[in-house]
Amino acid sequence: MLEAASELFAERGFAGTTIREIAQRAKVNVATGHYHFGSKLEIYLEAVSAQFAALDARLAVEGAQPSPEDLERLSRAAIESLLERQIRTMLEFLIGPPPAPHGAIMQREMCDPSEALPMMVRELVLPQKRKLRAIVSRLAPSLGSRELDRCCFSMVGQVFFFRQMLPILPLLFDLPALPASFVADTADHITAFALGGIAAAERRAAARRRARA
Amino acid sequence: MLEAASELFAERGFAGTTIREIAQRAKVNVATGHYHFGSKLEIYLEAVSAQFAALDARLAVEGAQPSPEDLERLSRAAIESLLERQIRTMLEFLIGPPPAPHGAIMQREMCDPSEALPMMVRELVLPQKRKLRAIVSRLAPSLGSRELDRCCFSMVGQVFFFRQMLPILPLLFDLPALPASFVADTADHITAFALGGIAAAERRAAARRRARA
DNA sequence: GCGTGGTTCAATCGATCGTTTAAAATGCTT
DNA sequence: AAGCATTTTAAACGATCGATTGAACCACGC
Repeated sequence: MLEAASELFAERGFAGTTIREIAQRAKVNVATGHYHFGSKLEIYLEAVSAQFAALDARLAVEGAQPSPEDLERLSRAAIESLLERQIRTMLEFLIGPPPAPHGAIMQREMCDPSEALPMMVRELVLPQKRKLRAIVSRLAPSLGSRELDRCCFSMVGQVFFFRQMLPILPLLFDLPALPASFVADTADHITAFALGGIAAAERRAAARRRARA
Repeated sequence: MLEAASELFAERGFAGTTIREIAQRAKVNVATGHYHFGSKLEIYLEAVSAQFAALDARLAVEGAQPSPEDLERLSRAAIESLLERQIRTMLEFLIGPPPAPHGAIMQREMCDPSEALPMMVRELVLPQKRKLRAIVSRLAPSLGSRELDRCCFSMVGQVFFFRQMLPILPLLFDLPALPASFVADTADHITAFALGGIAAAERRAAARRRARA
């Protein structure tokens, strides 16, 4: 039932989904939801919570990252490929395959924040950001904390944007449909673009540091 | 009335807004909307259309851009400052000040595309993308059409992301509130980051071109 | 076999949704 | 001022919403 709820909430949003639709898809009675959860809002919160708990486990396995000490020992090329993997993981999380409700639900929470948003940020966004920060700080050691944040934002922003633009990407790229290699191509581009951006930020920070000295 | 409708649709979305709320805010009868427009969907489409028509005029004045020939003659520094102005314009359009319904409505259209989305893309996104492309192609002449598109995406994506993350930005940056200089700071960072990214893409494209020769 | 606690069901509740109706109000021409 | 078309209004329509009810159902210990 929570699965059916997740799909529908992702597809049509909270206000656009009725508990009757959920019950129909889950093949149960409309009253079952109220019996177990209490209200529509609680169904939503439970569905999202379950959805992201399952995801958390998956990401923990796939996204295993070297410890800070190991990170110190890695070559620049290794760090860069780590960055690419991280970006690709985020892209796959948001876009798929397989197509999952996470991306859409998160996008909707940005429009209409509910009680679920802080949980999603805490459990998912911040950990991923922390990983990204560790990588970026190795590539650009001169960056201050605020600048590191902004660089991470610039990368995650690109990833999210592709998710957000999914419905009109063919329209924008003037293509009939997205190619199968879309995620790989996009991860490749974002990584290259970001590496250039990070290098530029590093140069700027180093120059500022020299000017201050 | 269309103004009240725009605000509410931006605030609560199409499914979350009732025509009674609209009528109340506009201080008219609920039937007035149906008399003039026919249905709730038509009210929405008209409101969005009017909203973006007004914006179009504003952006046409503010975003005046040199012709392609003029662009050829400009120095690199001038091109770069043009890029920063373009990025700042997009940020202000989406985030404000003043806080306008455009950004939120567009974000919602990405979740639930309606008949209004193609219009918004055609009238607003594509023209802005064209401008950006002209600037980027001056900065990175070796880039192919697809790569140019991707670089534009990487920039617009960052801009949109800051809009999308608005409700949780303080949470992410660990700040009580956003500073007054937020838009300016962000435009500055995105421009610097993007210039680095564009330079990296240019180097990659040039290297590929040499390898092919 | 029978009662008991937990669960599901069809049926229904009042509220609210988008929409319609017909009368009242308004503006404009003559 | 009268006549007519346009606009606004209060009231109501059927449909559907989230939520509730009480009976039916099921598994289990005795």
